[in-house]
Amino acid sequence: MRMNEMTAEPECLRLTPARASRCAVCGVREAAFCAVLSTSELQQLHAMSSQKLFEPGELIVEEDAAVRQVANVLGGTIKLFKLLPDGRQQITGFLFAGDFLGPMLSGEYATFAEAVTQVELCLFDQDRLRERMDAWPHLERRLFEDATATLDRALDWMLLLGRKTATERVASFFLMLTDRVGEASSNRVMVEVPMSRADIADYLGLTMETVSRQISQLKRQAILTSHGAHGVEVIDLRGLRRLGGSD
Amino acid sequence: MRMNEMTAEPECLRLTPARASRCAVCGVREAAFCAVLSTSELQQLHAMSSQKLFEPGELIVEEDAAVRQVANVLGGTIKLFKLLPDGRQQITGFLFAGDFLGPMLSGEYATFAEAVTQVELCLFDQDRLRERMDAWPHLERRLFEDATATLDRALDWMLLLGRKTATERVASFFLMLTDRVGEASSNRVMVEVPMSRADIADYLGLTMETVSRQISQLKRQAILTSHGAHGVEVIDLRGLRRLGGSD
DNA sequence: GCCCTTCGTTGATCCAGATCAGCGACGTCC
DNA sequence: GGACGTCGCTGATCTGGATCAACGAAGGGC
Repeated sequence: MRMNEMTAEPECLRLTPARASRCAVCGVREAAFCAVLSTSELQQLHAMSSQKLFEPGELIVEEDAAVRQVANVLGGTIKLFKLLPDGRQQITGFLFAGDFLGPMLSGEYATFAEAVTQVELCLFDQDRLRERMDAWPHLERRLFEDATATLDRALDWMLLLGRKTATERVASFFLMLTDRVGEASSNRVMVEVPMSRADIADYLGLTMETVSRQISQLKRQAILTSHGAHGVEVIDLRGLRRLGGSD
Repeated sequence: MRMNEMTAEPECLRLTPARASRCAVCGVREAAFCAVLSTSELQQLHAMSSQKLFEPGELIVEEDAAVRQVANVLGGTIKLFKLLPDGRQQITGFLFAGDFLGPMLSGEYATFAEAVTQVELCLFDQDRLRERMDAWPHLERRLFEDATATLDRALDWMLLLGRKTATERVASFFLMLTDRVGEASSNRVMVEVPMSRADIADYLGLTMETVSRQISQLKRQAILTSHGAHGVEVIDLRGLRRLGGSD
């Protein structure tokens, strides 16, 4: 380590969430691709990063806009979606803290990204990150793995969109949320549901009304209970798995 | 992945397509990832490859089997698909000559692959190809690009499965086939349709009957005509694009 | 040639989920 | 505190595509 830990930082005077971006104290350090980097690599990367905050509903990436930047999600929830000319929408995925936003190699990103909650990103210039990929094969390997995992999830979702019933879709949605939390052992899990019913519908290829009815039914079957506006507790995870059809 | 055992025929007696696998005369040489390799790299790669033929309907990859091999498709059509326990099927993609089969970095391949027509593969041991990726960054980059392109197509298909009408889906299917042929200029294109109506249905999230009715309608509207069992001529590409909704 | 199976087409009917509509629970802005 | 807007829930009705069913055409084996 060449850098002096005592280096003065004007930043330390701000209370902004951006403060958390200092890699050493970054909350997503171990979840993000940064996990594969050494301390000195991390310092180089940090030097070329910047942080930015987005408010709920704010557009982060516009379709077909040439993308110059990619990012790690430091916090918040992002929806990725595609549109048809008449406004029909399909959400292709959600990103949470630690996820990577941005296509590494296609110059274009034919998908919109919008902040669902308040979102903080750790941004990198795409070209400069690509240089780092050339220099650090383990970085490229990690991002490759990330893309493969994303593809796997997309293929699973194609099965859901093409062949599952409404009940199975909604159950699969909550299973996806519980998987993120971990705790595979317990039969009860608290999950946060930051997105609206309309967003869930656009993710599942259903309407808001159908989603609402299915959730009501899950509550009637004592599989879910709600805790406030955006909190849900799965109280019968096994039952939920049974309904989700599995795959 | 476990490649299926098959064919006892002594190879020397057939005018085997496998002969074409010698890289210098390989028909997919420029379409496959081999295009980024130098002559000497190609020779090394060829030394570790083997070719294999599959008959229509033969399973190439079984779900959750540990994958040991990856391959280039030398010829024929492959369907990739996922199944639900009760038999419902979703085709996640088709592979044609020049396409790459196999996930580079996930140990598992949670998808089935089946030969639609007779298929010839150029196989590589996964671990040995990974070594080559380490040695040749341009190879890894190429396969990364391939994965990114596959992901893009999967996301587009999610929009189709979640939000498009039956008419739009079938139109999009034929547009996908025409795109592969090229010839963007002409308003008429001949395309081969190697897969069955049932496979088209499982690709589009519809039933065979609905696909059949939609195709009949496209013929009535003078957008398509059929030439034999597996040949279709698009005679109004513009009209087809209009119906496909685009995105 | 003939039987038999598989595949695609078309018609009749059904139903899961969409659409249309109303209402209550919150939040927030004056 | 009142007016308004947004969001989610529920009921009534409608409909696109599924399901059920029949049939013709095209191989393929013998």
